[in-house]
Amino acid sequence: MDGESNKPVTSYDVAKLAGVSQSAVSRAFSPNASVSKRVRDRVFEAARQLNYVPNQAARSLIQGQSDIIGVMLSDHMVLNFPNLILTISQTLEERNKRLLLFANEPEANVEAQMMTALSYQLDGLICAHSLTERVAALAEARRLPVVLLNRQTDFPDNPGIMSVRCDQFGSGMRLGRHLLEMDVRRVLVITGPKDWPVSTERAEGLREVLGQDHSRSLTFVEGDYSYESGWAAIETTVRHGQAVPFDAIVGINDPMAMGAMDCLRSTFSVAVPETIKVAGFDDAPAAKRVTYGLTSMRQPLEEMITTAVELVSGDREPEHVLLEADLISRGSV
Amino acid sequence: MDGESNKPVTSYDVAKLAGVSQSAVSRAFSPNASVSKRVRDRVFEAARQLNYVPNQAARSLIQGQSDIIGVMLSDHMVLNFPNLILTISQTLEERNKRLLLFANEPEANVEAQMMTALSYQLDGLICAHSLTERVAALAEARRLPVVLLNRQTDFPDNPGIMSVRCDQFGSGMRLGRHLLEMDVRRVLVITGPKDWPVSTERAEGLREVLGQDHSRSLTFVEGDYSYESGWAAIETTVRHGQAVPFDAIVGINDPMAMGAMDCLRSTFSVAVPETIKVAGFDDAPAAKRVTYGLTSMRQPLEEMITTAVELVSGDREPEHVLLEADLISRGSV
DNA sequence: GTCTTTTTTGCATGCGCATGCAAACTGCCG
DNA sequence: CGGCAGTTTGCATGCGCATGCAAAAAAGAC
Repeated sequence: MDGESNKPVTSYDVAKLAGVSQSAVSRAFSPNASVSKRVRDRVFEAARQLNYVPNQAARSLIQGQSDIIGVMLSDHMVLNFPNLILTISQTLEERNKRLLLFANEPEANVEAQMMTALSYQLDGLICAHSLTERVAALAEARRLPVVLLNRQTDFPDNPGIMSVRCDQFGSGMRLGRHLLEMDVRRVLVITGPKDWPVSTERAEGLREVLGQDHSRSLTFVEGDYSYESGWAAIETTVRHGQAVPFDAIVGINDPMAMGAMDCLRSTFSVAVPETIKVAGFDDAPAAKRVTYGLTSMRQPLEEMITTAVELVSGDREPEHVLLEADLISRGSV
Repeated sequence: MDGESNKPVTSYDVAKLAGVSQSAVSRAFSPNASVSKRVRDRVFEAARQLNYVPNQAARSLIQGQSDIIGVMLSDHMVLNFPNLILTISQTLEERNKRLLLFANEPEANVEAQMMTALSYQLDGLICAHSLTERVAALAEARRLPVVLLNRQTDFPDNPGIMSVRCDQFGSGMRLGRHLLEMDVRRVLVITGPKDWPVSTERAEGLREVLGQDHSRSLTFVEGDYSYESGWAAIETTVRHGQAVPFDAIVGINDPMAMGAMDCLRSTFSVAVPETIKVAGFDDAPAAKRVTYGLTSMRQPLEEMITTAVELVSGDREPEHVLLEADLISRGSV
């Protein structure tokens, strides 16, 4: 169908076929370059015939940018926020950016991954981990815009390091107040491991509101963000055959809340929300199912991502953005 | 702390500081190059001082490869296979490859995305869409290894286009036989939209086994892969206040099966599995929860991914791999 | 010690494209 | 038809690094 040699097709090949110079080819493929329509058409036609695609490596080399945004997520986030990657991908796509994903075991080799990422001439980095000093220095030296997701930066003086966060503490307080209105007295909070600040801040917010009054009890038990660990939290905390000593359970994320809810209902035959109220965080897709109807604090994920992408693209003044969570009230409280 | 000028650090800068030639720097960073340990150490030390990171764009330009594997998924896959991306990411990481993700609205602009992907000098492409003729030609011309995931290729003569599939038809048959053993008589299958071959093939497998015998009835109703659509399938198919005219429900994926199960239990007060058996496909994480205990046909995802990565990396002879699904038998049947 | 073999090093070059600059061209007014 | 502003084009160059080649150095062989 077309001349399939074994050498890759370059702009020179296209130029020759179109009867123009290589520069013309380059300009035809550059959005804002000065080319006449006639030349552009001939170039495109020749390119089509030759199956020519511009070499992004050469482009990156010259321009020092790649149209690639690096995204570093923990596996926990990938698993528990199914929409996250999709939203990021779509938002970047709209801005004509590519998505280079790093989603491996976190914290351990974050620095190595960052170095790798940097070598690709990224236009920006969206990162759900905290930055080491070295990485921060690297990013600054290269003027690489970095947006932290739900992570506070340790480098407040570096304008290239921005952040988009949802106010987790406030979110915890908000949910706490909501529970107060329901006059709950004995609350169990199923937290996550301490290494994820989001979890800790939510718990602190709850404590701030629910832990002041000595007429109320507030208990914490640690889970691992999984449904199973929510279930297990109830099983290990409550003695079989006895009354459940709580009137409200909060999962620091929704899967744990659901696990707890299912365990209460099926193992302890407790009525939710009549006897015990249950709430969670993150408004997981399953939270709205009628079997759960889980009241949950929702982070404005889309807005967070949009903001992060705008920040990382330089379409918005560098800043630290703090957004508020929404209380999604369903039947479970 | 170190010399932060505003020009990017190149191998020449490192060479000067280390008192060697630029080639030496290049070789120090190339795994199999010939450098003495002494030089290598001095280069690394200088690189560390200068925060030097090799420019992958230049490297790609010269070598014609990038250590990047493109991955094209539909949003449906991203949402319904939470482990998929994680597994791909980890498997590629182990092989020191990067992951460039394309996860947008499918079929429409797949070709445009492919063209974009190609411009990045990808070392390979793992793709869950079908290929257009043009893209296949492009891939062949560039000797780009392509592995299709659960897609049959239309280009059997092109050795660069490989595939890893799970036998969906066989999977449907297997589940059908399992249901036969339970002597089910009236089966409802909740399918997905016809544009995803996986769904159709599963349904055909079920029909092959369950549709032969006129003493049995087999009904199909279309969902959209969501839990809600599984629920809705039951609500629209079964008249309220009447007996449910089925003794087995199959969701062509697990969320729909779960939606159906929940609807049966809570809306129609049907006992599952005592009165009606329910089964699904894909062994979603939630399938193992005690509240579901959903029997499901599991695709060997990890093996599929490993195979795909091996194929795309050229560590394995090009071929079309067909794997079998496993029956994960839980209480729901 | 000399001579050969092996390893290490530097030099020079080019990967494919974007871009500054000057030349060529276009259109427009007088 | 000359002249000038605006536009389009080609030429030449360099982005940062890998790599072939030859020179230099190191390691053996005797």
